[in-house]
Amino acid sequence: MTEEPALTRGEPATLDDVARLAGVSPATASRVLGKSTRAVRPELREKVLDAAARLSYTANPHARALARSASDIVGLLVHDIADPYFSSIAAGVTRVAEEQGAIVVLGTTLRDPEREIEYAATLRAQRARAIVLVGSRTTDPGTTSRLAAELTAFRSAGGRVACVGQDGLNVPTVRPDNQAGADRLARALTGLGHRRFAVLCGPHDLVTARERLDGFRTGLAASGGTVRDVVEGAFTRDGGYASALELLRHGTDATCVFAVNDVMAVGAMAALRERSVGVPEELSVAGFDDIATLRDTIPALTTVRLPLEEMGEQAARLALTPNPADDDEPALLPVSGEVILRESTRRLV
Amino acid sequence: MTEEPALTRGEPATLDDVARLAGVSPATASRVLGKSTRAVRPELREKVLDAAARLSYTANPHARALARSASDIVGLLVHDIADPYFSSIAAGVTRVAEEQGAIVVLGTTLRDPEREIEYAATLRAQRARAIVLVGSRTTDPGTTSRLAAELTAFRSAGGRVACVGQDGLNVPTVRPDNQAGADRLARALTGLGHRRFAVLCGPHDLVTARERLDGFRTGLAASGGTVRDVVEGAFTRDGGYASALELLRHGTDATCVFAVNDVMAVGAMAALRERSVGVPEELSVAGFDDIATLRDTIPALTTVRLPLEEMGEQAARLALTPNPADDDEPALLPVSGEVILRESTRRLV
DNA sequence: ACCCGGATGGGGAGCGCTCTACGCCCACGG
DNA sequence: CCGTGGGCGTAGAGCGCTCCCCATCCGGGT
Repeated sequence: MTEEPALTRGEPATLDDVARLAGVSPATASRVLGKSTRAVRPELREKVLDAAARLSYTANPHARALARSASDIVGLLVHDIADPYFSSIAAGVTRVAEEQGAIVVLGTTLRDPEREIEYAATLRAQRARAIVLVGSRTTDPGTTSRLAAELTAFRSAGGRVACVGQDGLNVPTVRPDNQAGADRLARALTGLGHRRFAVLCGPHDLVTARERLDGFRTGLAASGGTVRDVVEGAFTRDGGYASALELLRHGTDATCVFAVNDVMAVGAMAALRERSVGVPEELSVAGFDDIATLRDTIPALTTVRLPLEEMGEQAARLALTPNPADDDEPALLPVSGEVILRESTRRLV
Repeated sequence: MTEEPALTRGEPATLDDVARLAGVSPATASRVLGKSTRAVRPELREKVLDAAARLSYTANPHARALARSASDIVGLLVHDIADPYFSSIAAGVTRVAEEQGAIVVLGTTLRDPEREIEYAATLRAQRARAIVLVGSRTTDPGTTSRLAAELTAFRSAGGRVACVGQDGLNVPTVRPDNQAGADRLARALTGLGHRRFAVLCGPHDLVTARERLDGFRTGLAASGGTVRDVVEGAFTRDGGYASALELLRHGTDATCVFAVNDVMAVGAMAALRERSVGVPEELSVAGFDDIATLRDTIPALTTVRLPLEEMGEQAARLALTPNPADDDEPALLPVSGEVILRESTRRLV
């Protein structure tokens, strides 16, 4: 009895095994089991399906990828998976990817554009189906254009790309409206009576950081506020912490500090607490993003809410759903942020 | 001039292209570019390297995986990537994986053992190099044994597995000592003067949750404390929130509540705050894990610190570093938790 | 001078799957 | 009754890479 070799061989069954068991040619088996368009007579189809089940056949994805020169891999590139901002978006991306039968390859760039480019190249070599790029672009034209070139190569090989953050890469993008959000936040804060502000603005070469600062300034200009201090720093919790300390060291007459993202704001609040600066009594604090962990921060942080997980889902859909129009004019899904006033910003009398 | 077809063909260069350009056989090129042990004369080696560089050759990983029936993929299976516990561990795993030249495939199980098994099967089909399983096992013998069977199949096909959580899967494991940690926490809390406790214990079928409850009970027994209430609930922030509300609803004479993990504790504190129950004045709260976001929780949460990121790194190393001994007796890296008393637990007079 | 073995290069057979040809069979029209 | 075309099965050529096996070349031992 060598009819079912795969059952005893120990090794996983191959398509040939299935075909043999079903008494058809490998080609027919492939048509039934693979995503072919050609019809197979129901009777044979049954036989093949049955054989596959009996051998608990699973196609070898590498063989498939090689033969079709296309895989089910979708690359997810984030700066730092431990950052709640990215992990929420990642959750959205993985959900959709899994729904669509894609395999998520996670790449961590550690905020290094070079690594981002390398990953893109790796993903191209993998014949990945799509790449989802999460996180702010930088203003460095050199790396940006090299990344763009790499992505172009990837796309011309049939891959798809989506980005959550800024456009400028000429790919479909889920784009939070940082300017408008920060603008509205500024107006809301002046509405509370604040006039003098400090901004913890992150690194100067991060587009997101810049946009938020710009928008904030615009909003203030329109509503009678001014930025008294701007302190640069890392785009992280510790960056916010350090920036706040520096602000304190130099002294400021601001009544409210705006950190361009929530993790920074949270870090800043920690610094203020350490220095016994009451929030919001002595100094109000506002952030941006509304990361999930904010629910448990005290005082509750005023921020601009972005639907992070949903943004991840949308990006995944952009990347996974073919849309011919993208070749001419890449899709742009604007996401607007909602200002949420909470306890970290007080009303000035 | 057809000497460098790949440069103009648009398609990525193949090994044959490189070999042709270098004027050697594909076999030789493979030996230089792949991880072969066979020596190649320096002169030829140079030529090949040069040709590869000129064509910016990158090997097709699928072809490689097919030919060697082994890939560089390492699967990372977590319950929920947006949960800080998992995202910290994931950060550790990805760091090491990237160091070792592996590609991380992220799988989200949504706490469903079935999905975990499915993923393992997929990874086996992928000829993954390793699987890192993160998160508590359940006590369900059915799914556990099916998962174990799948993993055995995976390993006998040459794959490696590591787990962070409990053993019982018979694979190398990074094992936080939940019992001892909870035991010590219990003693520390009785040391503060507490005698009556409530425990938000998570789902009854989660091994981690059980171990912590057990350890806590043991510690109390040895130090004169008692558990007055136990409330089951989801192992999440919202589960903690709901559990705390239920505790309040039923009423309790406990002076301290222990939530078996930090996210639950944080949720519980939110519930208490909403119900105006002062922490720690009216009720003390303790958690377990010391997730990163705890730094910014107020009051600072008493907990048992686990070096999460490091645990991820260790697990990745267990999975990626060949260790023949594992076949007989899988490695077991115990991780002990350090009790950290913070402001959420007060000293009783 | 001859044989032997180590060091290296090349040939070519797969790895498991897809897909293009091509062939067979049958219904149908003229 | 033969020609014709559509439906459906099979043969077989790759996809790009690895690796077994054989051929070649040398230097040294006897």
